Amino acid sequence: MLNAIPLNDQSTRCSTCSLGQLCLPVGMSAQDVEKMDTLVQERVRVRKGEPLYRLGDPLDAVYAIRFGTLKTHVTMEDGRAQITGFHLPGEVVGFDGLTEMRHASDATALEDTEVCVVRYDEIQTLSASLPSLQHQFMRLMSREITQDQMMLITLGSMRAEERLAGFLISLSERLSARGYSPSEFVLRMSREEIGSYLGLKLETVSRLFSRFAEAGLIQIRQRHVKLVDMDGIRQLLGKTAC
Amino acid sequence: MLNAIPLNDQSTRCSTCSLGQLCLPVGMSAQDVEKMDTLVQERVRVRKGEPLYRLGDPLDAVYAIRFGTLKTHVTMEDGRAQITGFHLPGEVVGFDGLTEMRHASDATALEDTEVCVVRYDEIQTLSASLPSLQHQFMRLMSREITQDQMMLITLGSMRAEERLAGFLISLSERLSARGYSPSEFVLRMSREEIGSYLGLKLETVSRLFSRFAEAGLIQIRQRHVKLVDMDGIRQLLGKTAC
DNA sequence: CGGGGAATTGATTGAAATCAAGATAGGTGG
DNA sequence: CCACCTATCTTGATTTCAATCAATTCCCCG
Repeated sequence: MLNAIPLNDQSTRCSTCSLGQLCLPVGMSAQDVEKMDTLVQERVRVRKGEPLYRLGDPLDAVYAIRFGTLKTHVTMEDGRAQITGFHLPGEVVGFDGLTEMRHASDATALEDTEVCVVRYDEIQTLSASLPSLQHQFMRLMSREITQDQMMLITLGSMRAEERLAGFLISLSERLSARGYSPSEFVLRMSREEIGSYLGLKLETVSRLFSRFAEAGLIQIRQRHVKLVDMDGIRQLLGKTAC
Repeated sequence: MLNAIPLNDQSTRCSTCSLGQLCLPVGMSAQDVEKMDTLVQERVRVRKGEPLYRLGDPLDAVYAIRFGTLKTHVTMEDGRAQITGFHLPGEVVGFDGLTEMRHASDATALEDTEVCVVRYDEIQTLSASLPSLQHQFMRLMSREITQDQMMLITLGSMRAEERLAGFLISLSERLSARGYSPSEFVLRMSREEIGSYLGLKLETVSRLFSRFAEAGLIQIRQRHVKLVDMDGIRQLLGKTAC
């Protein structure tokens, strides 16, 4: 199921990877990044719809996305599922579950995806001779915590309209940072998945998209989105409940 | 405002602290914990209602709670606030904000509270000679991520009744682990604060408490709670929307 | 003992969920 | 290559749960 790709000398390493400034090495010195080149020994391809890992799987690595999109999600006993994140190239997944050394969520590909396998024992070994890597790793975990907390605000105190506006803006900014158009992109996830992420039902998401389009804020045809009035969308986000 | 307490040889250290099995040292070997005894050089007292740190403050330490209760919270530009966590003795706060080395939230005492100051540079230094500390630190951050994600499920897909039942059960379990009664305790936070944490309005929280009491699940008088029918409360939590 | 924040309770509103058809389009096999 | 089939999405009608608005009541603290 998982398609492993062993790396050789010709393969792209962290020091030459175009995602460097978004990924693990962000903010590290060029020398330090070069020392990291042995860190990733393997890549893995995951086909659309297939899992990268599942809740309960032994955790021996975290994964940096090279291309594609992942969703991380948790399913409750009663079948209700919650999507906890959508992840783009350069983002690192798998930080949960270090407590028990077992993954605390599922990660599933939303399109064909390739990830760099960053083995946890390699990180620990290499950190001894490369202290900045340890700091780096903690920074990434800290960022994950901050992001989750921003999502708590979204789910805990925003109205449906604000949630979706925030989702579009966040996606736009992240795509833009990766060299894609900030105003025109394809959603890799269904209305239901967006709803799960935002704590809404798929009908509500669909209705809101229609409403946004009617208001001239966006154009939308299926999963193809064009953000027409970014300022207007941002205003929605800031709008208090009076 | 912050009351610093320098530590001397007589002071309690990690290796002799009664909270050891809940706090930073959890799961570490006795020898390793002894090596940690130099890690905490200082404690700080925070009076009820006062902040331990504020969003944007330079981050140079994380804090382990010795006694008392803290809330962590974020306030948006428009004034809306979201409480992201309530923290009991043995829990460590301040893991957000390592990205920018500035706190990404506020931490405020709900009652007079004392914390151990764990300086971040000390952690980095000590980790070099004590590799298990590094792993330990990451485990704690990972736990924070997992907890935040469980909270995302709560806010994203549970109904008000389930949220409050989950809150009571979680509090009961955590107090129990600290040697307090699992069935009878005093809430250190207001209805409004509970509501903020659970994404509900204070009136809803109050009504639900009354409803739970009427159903014979709990007894409640102001902030004094007694959990009468734990199984019943647990059933509420599991209950699907049919 | 008095004042005032905190909590309870009631009446009403409102936003999103639910229930229920259809419309669209993307993928597949003939 | 086209047509069908099924997922996905849209839209409408109705319900429901929690928010909001509005009084009291309860205590906790000074």
